[in-house]
Amino acid sequence: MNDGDKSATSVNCFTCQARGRTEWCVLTDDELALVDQGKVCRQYLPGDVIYREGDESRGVHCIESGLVGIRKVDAGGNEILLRLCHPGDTIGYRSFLAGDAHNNSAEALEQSVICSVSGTAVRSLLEKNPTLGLRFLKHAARDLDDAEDKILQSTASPVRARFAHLLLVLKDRYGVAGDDGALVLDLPLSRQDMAAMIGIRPESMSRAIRSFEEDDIAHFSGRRVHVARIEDLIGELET
Amino acid sequence: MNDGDKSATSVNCFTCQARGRTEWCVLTDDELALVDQGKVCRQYLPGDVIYREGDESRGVHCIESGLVGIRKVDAGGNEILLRLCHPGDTIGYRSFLAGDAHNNSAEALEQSVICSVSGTAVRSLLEKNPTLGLRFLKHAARDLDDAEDKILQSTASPVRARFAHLLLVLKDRYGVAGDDGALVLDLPLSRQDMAAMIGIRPESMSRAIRSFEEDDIAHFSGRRVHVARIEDLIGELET
DNA sequence: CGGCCGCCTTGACCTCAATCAAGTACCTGC
DNA sequence: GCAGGTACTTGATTGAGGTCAAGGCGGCCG
Repeated sequence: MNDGDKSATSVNCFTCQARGRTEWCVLTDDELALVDQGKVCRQYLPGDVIYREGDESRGVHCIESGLVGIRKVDAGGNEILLRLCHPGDTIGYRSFLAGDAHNNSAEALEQSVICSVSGTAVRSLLEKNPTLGLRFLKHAARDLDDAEDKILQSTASPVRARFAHLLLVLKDRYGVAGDDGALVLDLPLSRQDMAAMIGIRPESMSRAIRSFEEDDIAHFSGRRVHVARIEDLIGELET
Repeated sequence: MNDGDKSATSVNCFTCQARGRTEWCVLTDDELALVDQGKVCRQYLPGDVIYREGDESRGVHCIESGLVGIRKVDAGGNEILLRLCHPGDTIGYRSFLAGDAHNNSAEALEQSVICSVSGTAVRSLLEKNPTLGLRFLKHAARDLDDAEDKILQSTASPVRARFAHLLLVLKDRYGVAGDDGALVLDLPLSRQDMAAMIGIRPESMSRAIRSFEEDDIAHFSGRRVHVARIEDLIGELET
């Protein structure tokens, strides 16, 4: 069953646990069967690359489980982590639609199972079922929105504000609400990757953490974060 | 004919000069008639606002002529110019699709004629003609691409590099190629707006210009720019 | 066990762009 | 013409964050 360790694993679209959260959920059973046939699933370990900047697009990838980071590097070797993608998200659709090479890289941040759907299957589905295109369109609109927020943030806000914002975003998915407005976060990211998410150096991330500790805004031990008063975090967003 | 100066002007979709460049060109005549009926056209003067951050989305807007800037401000009153939109571009589609309020503002930068297509018309067209959705999807994918480039740039590159990049982007639309690699640009933007495009203060833009002058990379007089060797500009992109 | 290698932290220093404060050029209306 | 406003420039100063260099801590493997 798991003979070839990092090789193809067999996942069924019909029983996929992420199915309800994907764009694909608008498909009929017949159409879903088309996806099921046109896909290859693989398990990736942390650090494994799903696709790399410059690769030709050969379809789209659907995350069944795990966590994926979208990275991008500039000419000067500077790297940032554009966004995190979770089970149910479809990645690589931009280059697929534009019909050109990937302009960013996707890397597994946790052990992940990812299904790659062939370009021909996607193309014929888009023709068959217009609703699918609309779902992708909405998704793209949301991504665009996030991206534009990030542009504004990265030019206008100081590090503390960006870091506070990052923690508040991560809260929605990784936060466990304690009583009386307290909050516990189990981060899925290394310090380095958090730094890359807000476009700063690891050293600056260290200092940001210390400065939050000193001001008693949040307390960090490993990847666990305790926030006594969320309002304090929100207060940091200004400026 | 032009009695109400800034009021409705009558523009016909079938004879619209920007038609060939729009997403709408995939429509049949019948469908285009639907757009034609469901739209209101207006002339805007420089500085006029087409829609404002926070406004409810009531459809999409198609630029027939002129130049439009998409602006966004953050909590601290900081403002940036996200992108420029030209004749044929459709704006405001993000909030329309997401079904929520505008999260950025659109402002005419030159005298412009803009047609506003009602939400109901767009919705029924998207249902009727799936290709239209795909066209918008591609457009969104391209915008997303640009936005992600900008994120990387704004965190990783110094001002000179960002400014050089801006000039190179503007070249494609506003540049007149001279002989032997020389280049003349007639910018459509004030210094302030150029500063806002790369997320810096006007003072810094002034200094960036001066520094390019001193290094003999480009010469500025008013909104006209002379670049003797484009390679020099490209050389500035590194780091 | 000891050595190596990432990841993280810390300190000292420096640089680039924001900020503050004037001053100039140009346009419009009185 | 002059007054006022806006866009732009310039200089002096400051500070946030990058860079460089060093050291701590934990995991893994020989």
